[in-house]
Amino acid sequence: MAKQNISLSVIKRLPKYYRYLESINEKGIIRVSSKELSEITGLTASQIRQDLNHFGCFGQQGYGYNVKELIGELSKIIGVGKDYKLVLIGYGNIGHALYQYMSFRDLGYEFEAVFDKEAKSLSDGNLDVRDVEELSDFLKTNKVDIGIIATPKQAAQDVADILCEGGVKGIWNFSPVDLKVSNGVVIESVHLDESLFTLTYFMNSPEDFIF
Amino acid sequence: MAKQNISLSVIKRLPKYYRYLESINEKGIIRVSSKELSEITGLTASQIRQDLNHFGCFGQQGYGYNVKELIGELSKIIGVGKDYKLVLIGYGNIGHALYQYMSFRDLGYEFEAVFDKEAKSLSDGNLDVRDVEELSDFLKTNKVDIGIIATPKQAAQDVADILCEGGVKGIWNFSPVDLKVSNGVVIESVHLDESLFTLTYFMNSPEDFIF
DNA sequence: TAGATTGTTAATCGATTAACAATC
DNA sequence: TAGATTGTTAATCGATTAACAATC
Repeated sequence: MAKQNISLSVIKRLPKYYRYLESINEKGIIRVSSKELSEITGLTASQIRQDLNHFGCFGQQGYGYNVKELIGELSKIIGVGKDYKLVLIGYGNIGHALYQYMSFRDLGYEFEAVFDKEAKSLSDGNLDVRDVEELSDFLKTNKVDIGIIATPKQAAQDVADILCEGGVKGIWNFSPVDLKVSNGVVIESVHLDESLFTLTYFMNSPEDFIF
Repeated sequence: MAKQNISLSVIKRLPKYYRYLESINEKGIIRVSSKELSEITGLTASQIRQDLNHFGCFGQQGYGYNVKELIGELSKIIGVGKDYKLVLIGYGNIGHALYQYMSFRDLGYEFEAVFDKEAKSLSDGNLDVRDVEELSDFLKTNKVDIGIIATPKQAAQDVADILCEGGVKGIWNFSPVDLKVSNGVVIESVHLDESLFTLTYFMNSPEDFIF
């Protein structure tokens, strides 16, 4: 029951389960079996049961899973619904989009401050963009959980170092580099370039479909 | 030598190889061994050689790989450097960021048109945003390779259907749904919500590191 | 030639799927 | 109770790693 050695493959599927369960719940459906989940997610029923059983026995023989209950368990496992304090570094196109993207705020993610190298020119009436030089000091006096890196790649590792030094627990990285971090800081990267290249690979290799 | 049954795991690593090789090349380095690549990528030398050998024999015993040559081969395999015609649907925060993001244009990706439900209010002097109602007709008279979906989730599947019908070869999806597509259209999704949830999972499970 | 490093086969490891007893 | 569906073990499948002969 105590979770240990849970593979990355399993963990990456948890948010997907969560998402599908939320949409099932919105439809007012009360219970769901692994077989039904299998049909809508495209994963096997066996895998779904295996995955969930890494974390506990959430179902009931002959019945399936209570949707609301399972959402609750997954929320706890993933850590959705907690309050997270964010800082955003890099207020260019992507940084801007992430800052505006309200879905995350509704979930409890809150921006404490925004930093950029060109702070002056980016600030306006609605937002005070700070100079990235101030980041280190800011982290000394403010508890921050997650740093979002949306800088050019040249700056990314330096920013990551400051964030780690400043005690963040996680880094959400949008720059196209693999960051090195210290003392248990968690990295999650969104590599848009790699995603696009994967798409073009398949577009150029029609005979190679695995699906 | 003929590529077949190449697993998704292998394919997902190709853009990473490409990225690292580009940065090696920028440093003026001429040759690289799988052992050296192993050290900078964190993958095993054995895996790197395995992966590359799915596509051909690009190395030389006792020497390693010629950096420029290998970049050339990977470009061909991935399909980087070709011209791709894009349409963007959804000109909100994320759509806006993607449209502005110049890196892709430099690589040969070119926006043919941008669509949104609120086309009128989004157009300005620099960009003519079209009403999404016109998408279907546009695709009839313009060859488009890739459709980028950056709409709210409620609209995503409908847009995907129109894109498939209109003959695009690939869809780059940023909405938080898994799209169903027909006749060999390739889907690549960037699920920001899942990425963020994966991050928070690990932040809440410090004892569970696999790395 | 000697040293280095590939390409490739074999061994290991891990993840997925199948099967079924337990039980609601 | 009978039917359904879980939790869990065992079997299969696939991916990664190790090893080494081939060869530059």
